[in-house]
Amino acid sequence: MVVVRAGLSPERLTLAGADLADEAGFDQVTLSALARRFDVKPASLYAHVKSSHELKTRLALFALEELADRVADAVAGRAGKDALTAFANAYRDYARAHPGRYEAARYRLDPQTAAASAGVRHAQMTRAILRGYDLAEPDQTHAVRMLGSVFHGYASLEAAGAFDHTDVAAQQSWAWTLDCLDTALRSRSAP
Amino acid sequence: MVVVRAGLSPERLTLAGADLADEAGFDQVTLSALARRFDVKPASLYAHVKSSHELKTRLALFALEELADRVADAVAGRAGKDALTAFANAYRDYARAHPGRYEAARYRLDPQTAAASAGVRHAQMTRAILRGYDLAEPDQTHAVRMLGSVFHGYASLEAAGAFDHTDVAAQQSWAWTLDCLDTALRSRSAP
DNA sequence: GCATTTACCTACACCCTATAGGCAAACGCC
DNA sequence: GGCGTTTGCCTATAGGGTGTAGGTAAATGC
Repeated sequence: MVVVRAGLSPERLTLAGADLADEAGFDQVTLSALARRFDVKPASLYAHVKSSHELKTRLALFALEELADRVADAVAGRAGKDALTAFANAYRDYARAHPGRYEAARYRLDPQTAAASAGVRHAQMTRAILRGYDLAEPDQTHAVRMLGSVFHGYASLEAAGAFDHTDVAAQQSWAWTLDCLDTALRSRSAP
Repeated sequence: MVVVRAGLSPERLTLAGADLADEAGFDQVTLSALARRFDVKPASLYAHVKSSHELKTRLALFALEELADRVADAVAGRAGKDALTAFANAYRDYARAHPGRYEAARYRLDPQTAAASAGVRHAQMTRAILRGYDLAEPDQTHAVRMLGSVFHGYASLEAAGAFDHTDVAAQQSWAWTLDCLDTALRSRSAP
C-alpha cells in the first residue's frame, strides 16, 4: 500500500486556509474542511496547529502582512494625494480580490499578538501618508483613525453588498470619497 | 409534577438572543445557549424558529430596527452639523452600548430581506441629514456611502480595540472626525 | 540495521444543529 | 364537566466540527 504523506506544515495549512477563506468565506475555514482539502483526517492537523483558534490567528497575521506589503509597494515613491489614493486603492483592491483574507485580517487578536503583528505597519504607513498634510499631534492620530475608519468601513460595506441597491458605481463613490478626504485633510494642515 | 411552560415565542427568543449577544458576543448566540437560558432542550426551540440562521436574521432585523429608531429620535428637529452629530453619536453610542446587537445588525441578509428591513430607513435618514448640505446627485449617493463607511468603520474598529494602543481618547478623534466631515460636506455643497 | 522520531491514523468524547416522533397540559366546544 | 384537538416541550437520533489519547508505519540518524 503506497501511502504518500500529505506534507503538512503550519505554513501550508495557513496558505490553504487563506485560499479556502477566499473561496468559501472566513467562517468556513475549519480544521475539518482543511483536512478534506489535504485528503487527511482532521485529527492529523493538530500536530501542526494547536487549535482552530491558532489557525485563524495565523491566517489573520498572514493577511495583515500580505496587505501591509501591498500597501507599502503601492505608496513607495508617492506623496500627498497621490500617496493617499495609492494606499486607499491597495487596501480596497485587496479586500475585493481576497474577501476571505480580508475578513481574516479583522479576526480579533489578543493585545500582544496584535502588537507584534503587521497591524503596526499599517498604522505607521498611514502616519507616513499624513506627512504630506502637515498635521500636528493629536490631529495626526485623529486623522489616522478617520482614514482607517473610512477605508475599513467602505471595504466592509461594499463586501456586504450595501452598495448594490443604488445604481451608482461604487468606484465613483470611492473616488469622490478620496477627493473629499484629501481636501478635508488639507484644510486641517498646520500653517 | 408541576411542569411550568417556558413561554417561548419568536419574539422572546429574539430578545433573549439580543441580550446574549451583548453579553457574550454575536457568535455565541446559538440555539443551545438560548435553550439553556430558558431551561429548555434545544430541540424545543425549533417550534418557534426554523433554524439558527432564521434566529440570526431575526436578530439582525431587530437590531437594525432598534438602531434606526434611536437615530430617528436623535435627529428629530435638528439640521446641518447638529443633525450630523446627533446621527453619528446615536450610531456610535448604540454600537458601544450594544456590541452584540450591533454585530447582529451586520449579519448578511439576502437581498429581499434586506430590502424589507430597517436598513432602508438608515439610508433615508442619512439622505435626510444631507439635505442640510445641498448636494446634487450623484454626490448625495457618494456622501451617503462615505458617511456610512465612516460611522460603521469607526464603530467597528473601536469595538475591535484598534484605538486602544494609542493614548488619545477615542471620543476626541470622533469629534474631530465629525468636524472634518462637516467641513468636507459643506465644501461640496452646490452653490 | 536497529532505535528513534515523524506523520498520520483510529477511536472516542463533547458540543451545536436539525429532524422525527411522543406525551401531557391547555384550549375549544358542546 | 367531558372529549377531541392543538400546543408546547420532551426523548431519541444523526451529522458535523473540535479536541485528546494512543497506535502504527515510514523516514531519519547513528
